[in-house]
Amino acid sequence: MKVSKEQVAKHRASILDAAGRLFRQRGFDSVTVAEIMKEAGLTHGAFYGYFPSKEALIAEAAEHALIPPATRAPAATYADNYLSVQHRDNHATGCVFASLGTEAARGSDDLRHRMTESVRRQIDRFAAEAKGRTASDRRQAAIAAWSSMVGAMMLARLVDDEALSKEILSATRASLPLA
Amino acid sequence: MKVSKEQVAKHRASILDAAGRLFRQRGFDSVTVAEIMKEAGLTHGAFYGYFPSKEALIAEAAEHALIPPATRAPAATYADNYLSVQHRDNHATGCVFASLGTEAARGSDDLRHRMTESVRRQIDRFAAEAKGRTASDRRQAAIAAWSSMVGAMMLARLVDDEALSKEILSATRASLPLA
DNA sequence: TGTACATCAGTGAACGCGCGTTCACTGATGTAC
DNA sequence: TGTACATCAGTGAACGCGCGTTCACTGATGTAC
Repeated sequence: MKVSKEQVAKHRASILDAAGRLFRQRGFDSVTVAEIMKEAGLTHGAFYGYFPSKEALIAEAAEHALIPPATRAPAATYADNYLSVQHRDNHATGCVFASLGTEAARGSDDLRHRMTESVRRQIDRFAAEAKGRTASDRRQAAIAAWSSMVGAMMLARLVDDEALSKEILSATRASLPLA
Repeated sequence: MKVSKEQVAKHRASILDAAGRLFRQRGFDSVTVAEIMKEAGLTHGAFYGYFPSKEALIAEAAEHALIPPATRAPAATYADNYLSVQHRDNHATGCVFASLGTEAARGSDDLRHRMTESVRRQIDRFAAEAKGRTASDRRQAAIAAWSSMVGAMMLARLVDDEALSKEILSATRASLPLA
């Protein structure tokens, strides 16, 4: 049954949303195409009308999930939110690097390229508000800040001890070289 | 064909070594039991004489790969080696957190528990040589240091731009709160 | 020390299942007149 | 504006494949005498 052009656009967005959520919750490999389509309210057969392969969806869904929120909060506020228990417990809508980073490093060139651009944007953004006398010092601080945030969130989620997990988040927050 | 007790011990070690290498190179999901056994010089049928399931192997292989090297280098030297291009390019024998961290966070309780203990050991080790006046300051610095190292290695491997990758490693190294 | 036999590690074919992907078909959309 | 028809998004059965796992069998090990 054919469907209107607006519906097609909505369906595409639903697929990307569902994929973004499911991938971040359970990883690229253990989420199936059928599951994503069901979550998007369609059947699996329709998938190949939207994307040429699961691999292509992975790259697009990651990009979709990477798009920075419109709210341009100060870096310090961003860091508070990032290193929060809420973010830690909310994989589905959280940072793609913290939920899929090690898998993405083995992903397609396309996926890696899109994530690289996001790393660049994040570094540039932090550099504007990082500690340091010279621009190069601030850039260095921005890179260090982003590395620790991503690493800390990954470790906080991995660890099976709530106290240690919280300690990782707060110690990292306190050490961040952000103004 | 039966095999001597020493051979059994050697085979078990070979399986764990092969699994540790392959998992770090390609991830838990995309490495098959048959592939690991072949790499260990056996056929896949023998696997279940050694481990009850692939999941159990994952936990044991990770633990095996986590065992700290006998050389107790100073933290600063450890950091130099960790944040090197050699480590970045050598997934097979490198840090388990940097290669499998995000997948491990979704792994079995057993796996997560063993990795948690490793995080604790790493923090304790760094705390002895971290910057800070009080013990609590040093512990905070140790946590921040370990988070940035893991995060930086993950990002350095993910990024598809050699210059940016090296910059992530060196900027993180320079910012480490280690004495 | 030598021999007979029970044990059991390893082999490789086979099983069952779930996955990504394909395809013939359906029926609503939207265009041509 | 109304009608006939071509288009094409979506359905669901089916395909082929590779995976984790099982199992009957093999033959070297190592023990009992």
